[in-house]
Order: sequence, then structure tokens, then C-alpha cells
Amino acid sequence: MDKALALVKGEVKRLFTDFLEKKGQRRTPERYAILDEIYSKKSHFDVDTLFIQMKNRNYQVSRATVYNTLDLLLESGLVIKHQFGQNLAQFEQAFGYKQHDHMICNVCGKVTEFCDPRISQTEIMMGELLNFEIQHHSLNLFGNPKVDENGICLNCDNVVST
Amino acid sequence: MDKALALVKGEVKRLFTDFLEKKGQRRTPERYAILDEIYSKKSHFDVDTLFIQMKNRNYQVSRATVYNTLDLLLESGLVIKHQFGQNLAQFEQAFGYKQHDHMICNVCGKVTEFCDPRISQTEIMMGELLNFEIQHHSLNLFGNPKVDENGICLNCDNVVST
DNA sequence: GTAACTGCAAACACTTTGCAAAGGA
DNA sequence: TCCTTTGCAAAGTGTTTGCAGTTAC
Repeated sequence: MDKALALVKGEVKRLFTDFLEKKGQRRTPERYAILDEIYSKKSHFDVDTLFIQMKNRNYQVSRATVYNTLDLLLESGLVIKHQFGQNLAQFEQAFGYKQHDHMICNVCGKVTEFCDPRISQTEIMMGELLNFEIQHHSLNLFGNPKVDENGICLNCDNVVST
Repeated sequence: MDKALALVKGEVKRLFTDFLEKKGQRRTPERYAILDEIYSKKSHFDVDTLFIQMKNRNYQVSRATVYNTLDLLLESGLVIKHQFGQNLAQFEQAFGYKQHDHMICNVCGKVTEFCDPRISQTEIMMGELLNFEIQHHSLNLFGNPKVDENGICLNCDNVVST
């Protein structure tokens, strides 16, 4: 485990501890294990993936606990929830990331992050116009990947029949 | 029923007929009834609302048929599907509307439409940058409504405890 | 007439809940 | 010790599917 990752994990753990204390919630090993697992790799994940990942590492938690803990992590702002597809919520780490949006591949479902400051201008303007105090936004672009002359996707390297 | 609405309904029906014919699908009364119901009122709706609405009008259709028909309407481009919340897909008419995005009220869940041309610039730029041919996007703003001095929401007129 | 469509109910997938047992504070 | 949290399994919720009967063509 590299140093930067260790630092992030430490900080995130501290923040979570503070949060639990303030809420009068218990600091259980399960909760920390889930937090640690989430911050062990950088990418989007869904509940089941996380659950199975932990099983594979021989850390026994129930799905219910995963859901429960994710709620706490969402509330504490350490994790962000997305709803890209139909019925599979996706999550991602929130700490150490700047605001970003998502490009979702129509072919393989892969999620790529991007950033465009113009969105926050839209936020501000529409908040004014519509009488809302904007809390957050979600911008998802959906599209087909460009492929090279052999039909290889320029993004995921898979063969794509377009 | 006003004239404009009648015109839209006629046109939409024609488009749907063309689509069904091209796909070799049958033109069943159920399908037209569902299309008609959807275009009878301007707003977002979910499957169950639509289903119950039709029941109330004494038009008997099964949920399965509603789902099936919505798929066809989506494919034909006459209806658009959104996933604002957790697990309740919302739909809206697509014909006669220009591209727009959505502002969702954190308090009452009400959906307001808005339009900002800057989004399409983001689409174009990110498509270039990430090697995608953007098909569509979805931008949702979430926020709390501004209230007047009496705590009345400026948007929905309900009392809001902020 | 016949293949596609409908209605119904059962199956599904993801998420939440109820309850007894475990374990932080 | 006490009350929150956990694990499990059962219940929920929105959606899809299988199948027998119906119907558009």
C-alpha cells in the first residue's frame, strides 16, 4: 500500500470516526472494514461487488450491514451514490476528489469521469431563475465509443460492432 | 380537448403507426390507448400512475402491457425515460418538446424543466476529448426550494420546514 | 388460420425490515 | 449491564417473464 493511499485512508477513518461520534453511533469493526474496502481501490462499485469483494478477503459482513454502513457513509459525505442504469446503484469515494461528472459507454457500461466548470455556472443561474438553492447535480453523458479501423474501441480496447 | 392537443395526438399516433409497421409489430388498441393516455396530460409520470389512471378511466390494461408498450414508445422516440430518484423510473412525452433538463426539488420531489445551451457545448467537447459519439445526456439539479418569510415554498406553495 | 399480443401471476433483482443474538460503551 | 448493531431470512418494491388464451392481420 503506497503512502498517499495510507494517508487518505487515515484521514477518511478520522472523519468517519468524528461523524459516528457526533451522531452517537457505534464504531464497529464492520463499519471500518467497509470504509477501508471502499477506499482500497479507485473506481465505481455497486453493493454486491463490494459485498463479494469482502467475502473474498474473508471478511464476513452481511448485505444488510453493507447497506446500513453505506447510508452512514453517504450521510457523512465520504461516499457518493449514483444511479446510472436501471436498478443498480453505483457508489464512489468522495474524499480527495473534485466535483466531476460521468460519461457512460452505451456498449460496455464503463464509466469515465470528466470535469467541466460550465456546469457550475448552469447550477448558479438555474438556482436563481427557479428559486432553488442547489445542493448537487448529476450530469451523465451517454454515447457510443469511437473505434479504430479494426473495430477496436479507443476507450476499452474491446472489439465493438457498431 | 383543445385543437393543439388534438393535432399533437394525431401526429403522434401517425408516427407510432409508422414505427409499428416498420417493426412488423401489431397495432393493438391497448398500445394506442396507452399512447393516448400519455399524451393527454403534460407532465412526468411513472408506470404505476399511468396504469392506475387508465384503470380509473375504465380502460383495462395489464401492467405487463404498459411496460411492453413503453419499451416500444421509447424505441420509437415518442417517450423519454428518466431515473431521477432511487427506484422509480419516470417518463415524459418526447414529441413537440425541445431538449431540456431537470431540476428536482429535494423536499417534494417535483420536477421542473429548464434549458441551458451550454450543456450541448459540454457534450461536444467531452465527446471529442473522450472519444465518444454522444447520443444523449441527462442533467439533473437537486436543491432546496427558496421560501418566503412565512416558510411557503416559492415553487409549490407548500409550507416547507427548512 | 396463425403468429404475435395480452392478462395474469409467478419470478426476479435490488433493497429494506424484523427479530434474536452479539458486542460496544 | 444495556441498548445499538449485526446477521439472517423474510418481506417489499419496481420490473420482467412464462404461459394460456385472445386477436390483429
